[in-house]
Formats: sequence, structure tokens, C-alpha cells
Amino acid sequence: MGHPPEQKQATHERILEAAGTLFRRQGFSGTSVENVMRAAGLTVGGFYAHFGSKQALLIESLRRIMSGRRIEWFQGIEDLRGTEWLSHVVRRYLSRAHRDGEIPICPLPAVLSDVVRGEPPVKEALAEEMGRMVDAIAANLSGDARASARERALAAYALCIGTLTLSKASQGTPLSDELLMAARRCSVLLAETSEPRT
Amino acid sequence: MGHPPEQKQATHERILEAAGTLFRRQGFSGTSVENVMRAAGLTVGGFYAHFGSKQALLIESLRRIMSGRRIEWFQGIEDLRGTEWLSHVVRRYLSRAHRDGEIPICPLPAVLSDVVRGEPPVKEALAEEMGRMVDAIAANLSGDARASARERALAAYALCIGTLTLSKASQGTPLSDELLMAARRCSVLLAETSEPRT
DNA sequence: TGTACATCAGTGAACGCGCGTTCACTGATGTAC
DNA sequence: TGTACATCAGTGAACGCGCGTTCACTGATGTAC
Repeated sequence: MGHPPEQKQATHERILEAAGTLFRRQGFSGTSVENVMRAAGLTVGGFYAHFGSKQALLIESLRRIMSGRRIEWFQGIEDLRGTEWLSHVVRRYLSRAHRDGEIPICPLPAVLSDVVRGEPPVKEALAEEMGRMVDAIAANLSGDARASARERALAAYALCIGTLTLSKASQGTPLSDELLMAARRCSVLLAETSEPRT
Repeated sequence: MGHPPEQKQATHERILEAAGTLFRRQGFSGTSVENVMRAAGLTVGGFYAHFGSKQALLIESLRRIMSGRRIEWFQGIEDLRGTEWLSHVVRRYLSRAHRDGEIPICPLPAVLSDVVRGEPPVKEALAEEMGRMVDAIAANLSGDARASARERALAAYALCIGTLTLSKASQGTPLSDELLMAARRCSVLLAETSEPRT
């Protein structure tokens, strides 16, 4: 039956890997199918043996990147909870290194606007991955009368994405650093409860 | 000396107006110079009598929109301060109507990724307008040992932009509404101080 | 074991299209006398 | 007041280019006998 299927899967993976890097660096509309394929060591035409369209690549790429990083963000702080736990996660995410890295770890700053203008399937994929992330954050927070753990998790997530995106969008100005530092300090306010459960 | 200069300025304004609408709806890379000019009732070629490049249009457009809306967001609540004031501003900004409006009021969800990938002058223009917005927010908040008024203002701003952008990026899913509601409730946490000054 | 054949991942040229920018031009408006 | 001229905002065709997608093909790999 021709080629071994595991080789095709390896190529599929390579394309996904290349797309992930380029999307995070230049966004979706800033990346061409040809560039993705060249970065994967292939030629344009072969792309459609692996993906139905450029949009399908975005969906699969988003799922892959976001579910892959989800575990990383929370590693090594399993013994913490509440403000302390969130403070560590936020400090990890909102670092200067993360903002300045040539290949960003989080795809959202570069890709979010493309998703905003995108088709429903893309939004659904993002929402699913985002939902899992928020679940994981909420599990480490507690709530009180002012806001539930889940509400705090949603806000903390939005604060992180918003801060990093604005920080990148103002990179090179004093405001860019200010944003990172302010969000780090204020993240604690989101996790503090009047009656801590521990 | 040919045409009256005030007519040229009126045309300039019309192009800026058309660009503002299209940028907010489809972003920067999703909008072509030809579409802007057609929306302004003109033809492509005339564009370069008014703007040096498409990027120059983005810069002027961002400045115009952001400084124009800045006043609107804070109108009618001059008698409030602190948590109450912020709660009103956030409720106004993070409404379903604002998310669903066919012509968005805030350009950032559609345009942010373009700015992230953009040249320094674009980032500087955004930073300047953002700075003024943050100043205006900080003036209505107070700080304590945990975070200063300015830090709280920066975080509140990032929370708003992040939430609206993520809400739009997940429009049509339950998470989209959840994000808006959570950020509305949690914004209060950012403004609360241990020793209120009023 | 050896030969003929089928499969299909990947190639590379081509498709139609929209993009940002340039430029020779037109024609309405104002100035000079 | 009337005529000739200068200005320049706006026109519209053209430029070179990169895009997403299609498709006839090639050639390595596996199967059948």
C-alpha cells in the first residue's frame, strides 16, 4: 500500500511544528502556506495531502500548542495554592524573557486578532483550549462572596493574555515593562479571599 | 493656489473615518487601501496625497480613535471614585452589546496582533494613547501597600482589553459570555484598598 | 527469489486574485492682470 | 468684468509581487504472484 503511514504522520508533525513557530512569530495572516512548508523542508503542493485548508492548519496548530503548553505552565508548583500559586504562574507567564523571546511561547498575542476575524470553527477550537486552561487555574483558587474561584480564574487568564499582548504591542516603550510588573503585583488581588480555605 | 485647503482636510477626515470603521471591523491586515478609499467615496490613487503609507494611516487612525473614545468612556460618572467608578467603567466596556456590535467601538481586539507584528512607530503611537488612558483610570483609583493606584489602573486596563479580545475570539461559545461576566465582577477586586481614602 | 504492478506522499508549475504603491493625467478652483 | 494661467486634489491604469489552492507528474515503497 505504498508509503508507510508512520512516515506521513511524522511529516504531518513536522508541518505542525513549523506552523507553530511561524504563527507564534508572525501570526496567521502574516504566515504563508509556502513559508510553512519550506520551514518544514517540503514544497507547497504537498500541503493539501495533510490539511484541508490553511484554516484547518490554524485549528490543529492552536490545539496542539495550547494543550502542549498547558502542563508546562503549572509544573513544579503543585504544592502551592491560592495567591501563592497564582503569583508563581503569573510571574512565569509575564516575564520579560517571555515577552522578548524570538519565538514566543504563547501564540495568542500574534494570533488573537486573526481568531477574532476568523470563522466559528477557529473560535470553537480556541474556546475549548481556553476552557481547559481556565479549569486548571480555577482548581487552584478559592472563592468568596465577591467572586467565585472560576470567575477569578477567568479574570486572571484574561489579565495575563491582555497584559502580555499589550506589552508586546508597546514593546520598546516604558509602558511595556510597567504593564508586566503591574499585572504581576495585581494578580494577587484577584486570588485573595476574605475567608481563605487552607 | 488651486483647491481650498479646508476641503482637503475634510477629505482627509473622511478617509480617516472610513479607515477607523474598517480597521475596527476587519483589522489592519484585513483592510486594503482600496477598500478604505472606496468607503470614503474616492479612488485608490488619491490616498498618497493624504498619507505617506498604509502604516501612517494606521498610526493616525489609532491616535484618532483612541483619543476620541477616551472621553466617552468616563462620561457621566464624574461623581464616583474607586471600586464604584471602576465598576461602572468596566460594565460599560465589557457589555455584550459592545462585543457584538457590527462596528466595534474599541479597535484593539481587531488590530492588536497587527501592532504586535508592527514597526516601532506604530507601537509608540499605541503606547502613548494607552498611557493617557491609564493615567485617566489611575486618577480615579487609590492604592495601598499591595499595589499602587497606577499599578491597579494598568492591570484594570489590561484586564478589559484581554477580556474583550478573548470574548470576541470565542464568540458563539459559552465561554465568551462567562469571560465578560467574570471580569465585571473581578474588576472590583483590583480597585479595593485596605484603607480607602474617601 | 524475482518481476510486474498499484499506491500515494511529495513535487513544482500554474491558476486567478488582491495587494501597496506609482504615475501620467484631468479638471475644478483660485490668482494675476 | 473678462481672460489666460498655475495649482493640486483626485482619477484610473499599471507596476511587481505574494497569496491560497489545484493538478498532472514522479518516484520510492509495498503487495501479488
